[in-house]
Amino acid sequence: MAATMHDVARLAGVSIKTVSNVVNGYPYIRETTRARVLAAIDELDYQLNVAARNLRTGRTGIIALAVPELSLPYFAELADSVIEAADVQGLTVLIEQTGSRRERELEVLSGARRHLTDGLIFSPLALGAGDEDLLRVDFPVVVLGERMFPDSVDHVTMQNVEAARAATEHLIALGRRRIAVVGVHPGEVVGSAGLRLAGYQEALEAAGIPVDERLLGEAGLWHRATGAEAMARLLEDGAEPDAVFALNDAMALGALHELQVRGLRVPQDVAVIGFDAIDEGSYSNPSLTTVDPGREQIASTAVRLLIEQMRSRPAEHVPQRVYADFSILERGSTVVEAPAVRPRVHA
Amino acid sequence: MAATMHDVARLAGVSIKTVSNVVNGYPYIRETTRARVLAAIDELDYQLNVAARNLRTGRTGIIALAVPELSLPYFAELADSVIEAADVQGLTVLIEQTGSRRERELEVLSGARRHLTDGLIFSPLALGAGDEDLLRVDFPVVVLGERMFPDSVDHVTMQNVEAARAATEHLIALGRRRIAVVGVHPGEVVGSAGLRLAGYQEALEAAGIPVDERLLGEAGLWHRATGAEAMARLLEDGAEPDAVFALNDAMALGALHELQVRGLRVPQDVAVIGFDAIDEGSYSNPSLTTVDPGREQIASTAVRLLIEQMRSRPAEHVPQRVYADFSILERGSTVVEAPAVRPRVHA
DNA sequence: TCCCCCGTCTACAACGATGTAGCCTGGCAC
DNA sequence: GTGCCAGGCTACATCGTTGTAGACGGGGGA
Repeated sequence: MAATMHDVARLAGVSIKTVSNVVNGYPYIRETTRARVLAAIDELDYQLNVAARNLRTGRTGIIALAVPELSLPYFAELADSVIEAADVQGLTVLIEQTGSRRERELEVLSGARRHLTDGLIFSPLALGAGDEDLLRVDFPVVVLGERMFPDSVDHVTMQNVEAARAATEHLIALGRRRIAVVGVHPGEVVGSAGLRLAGYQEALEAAGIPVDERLLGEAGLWHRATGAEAMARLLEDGAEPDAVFALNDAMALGALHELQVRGLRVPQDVAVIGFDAIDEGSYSNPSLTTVDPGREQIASTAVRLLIEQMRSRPAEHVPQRVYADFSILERGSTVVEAPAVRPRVHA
Repeated sequence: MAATMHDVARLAGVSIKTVSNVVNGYPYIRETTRARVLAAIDELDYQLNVAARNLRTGRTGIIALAVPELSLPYFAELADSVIEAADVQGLTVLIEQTGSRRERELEVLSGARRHLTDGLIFSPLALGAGDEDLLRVDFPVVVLGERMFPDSVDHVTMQNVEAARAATEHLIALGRRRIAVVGVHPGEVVGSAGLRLAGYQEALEAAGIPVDERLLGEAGLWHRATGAEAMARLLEDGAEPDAVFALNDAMALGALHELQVRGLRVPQDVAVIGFDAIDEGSYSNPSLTTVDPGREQIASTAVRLLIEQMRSRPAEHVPQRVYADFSILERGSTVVEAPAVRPRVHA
């Protein structure tokens, strides 16, 4: 069927290895030889067989990205960024969805696809405290997010505590005092939920506002739907918030929706701030104030660290922890936007 | 480093081929032998080297999914569905982002990754009329969407014309007469834009409403931002619409945002309907009426057809065209929702 | 003049699995 | 007792590439 190096070699009148050398850019080849080989490749429409190269070299040119779900916009946008960053480096990305299921996350770390990829960028959700050892694997891994902290592994993360504190301070500066949180994971300490809640508490404390347990809205999965549900519960339980800090944008948008369905005005009655800076938040009504956690920076840093690991002997790589820069994007869900000019309206 | 079949064979005291036979479920193996081999596999923590198997068998267990962009929610959700459907069949999905760039779409069809995958599910945007021949490739392909129609290729698609007609009829039934379209590609006939516009025109015609060119809002890329821009242009050019049919949900949400920023009430002043039924539309304010084009059905059908192609000789596979079922999801952007009970509000 | 080195190229053996062919053993029919 | 067959297993070649070692010819330094 498809042409192999053998066919090219015969047509060009050289050895197979010379074809290989041409393909791989080996320098010591006479120009005339190189031209003949390239002509033969062109004529036969030859394509390198990646599987064979993989077998021989042990490298695949593929890195895996394991995320909970692509239908969560943050992870879709993260995947987009990772694919772009990897493409620049000539790498292909294989996306694994773990569905936040522990068993699938374990599979990713130990699984059969290891031979198919040169490394893994891993954004765990289900694995947690006590699972640190599982990350000590013998292939390149970069961890995203906040779940685990073995120092032996590269780690790219957000400044969760600081950013959450800044988000809360933004609400406090607006005069809000009854600030609800949506997406709390009770008892969690090291995960994103725990850290962001800690930032929230720091800000309240600094402002001398007591923490009211009734304002803490639980939500296991961080979807739009769970954000709406948590918001509904807060309202029905009489928490009477004047602001909401949703621990991610998807929940913030769900909460925003729920507030408006119930006739509450945002931001006048309740201000809402999210976390992630997904594109969607720019187009909600009102648009969503949020924390930009530096997604692109996280993606490109993760790819860079992974490549460094891939290129160095395991022993000589010094694991790093990188914190991306963050910023608060102030939009209409906390600050009343300039009154719009009412345009021509049809009669 | 990692154990190979050779190591397992030595430990179990059998030949390499017997190990291979055990791994592949070959039936004629004594129970005691099988047990010994399995024990050895377990002890050595042996993992099959996929690259080697690929080289030998020519199969990889990977299928490629080529989409324009994961940051477009429809494609993120489609990818999610395809990954799930493929996983059920024991296949891994490699996602390629083409960024709607013609050159990247060509690469996907002819590119080097062919050796890495057993087939391709391809959602083209940039390729168009005249490119039909490019799809006659010698490996399994299933095409999604509306761009090209060679009968020689499997094709899973939406009922674009009918669904768009139904969407427009929904608006007409609500008494709207000046229905703007957002996302028009002037001159296009076979693409999603062309077909959906055709459905729109059919509906107007059937209702005896003349088509007003000024109501056709152009947008090349179908993002939230382009939807908002097209909406702004329509309003500024004095088109005075009383309804908007956005050709996808992302643009619909952009348009919705733009309308509200300008102080227009949705649906009272302008009704909005989208197309795609992305999750996000359930949580906008108001929630978005849209066309559900049967995304899950499309994904699972595409995977099924691809597997059929992979299993049969090229000659004996009869290409099919499958149209997914659609439905209209009526929500708050066209129909005023039941007035919400105003809950306890903080003083 | 001789030797070495450099540029250019080739032969051969691997990478780790699987397909093919065939060996051996025991049981059964004749 | 012989022949045959099926079950259970093995040896070997092979997939298409790349790493290693080394061949070869010509130019420059000793």
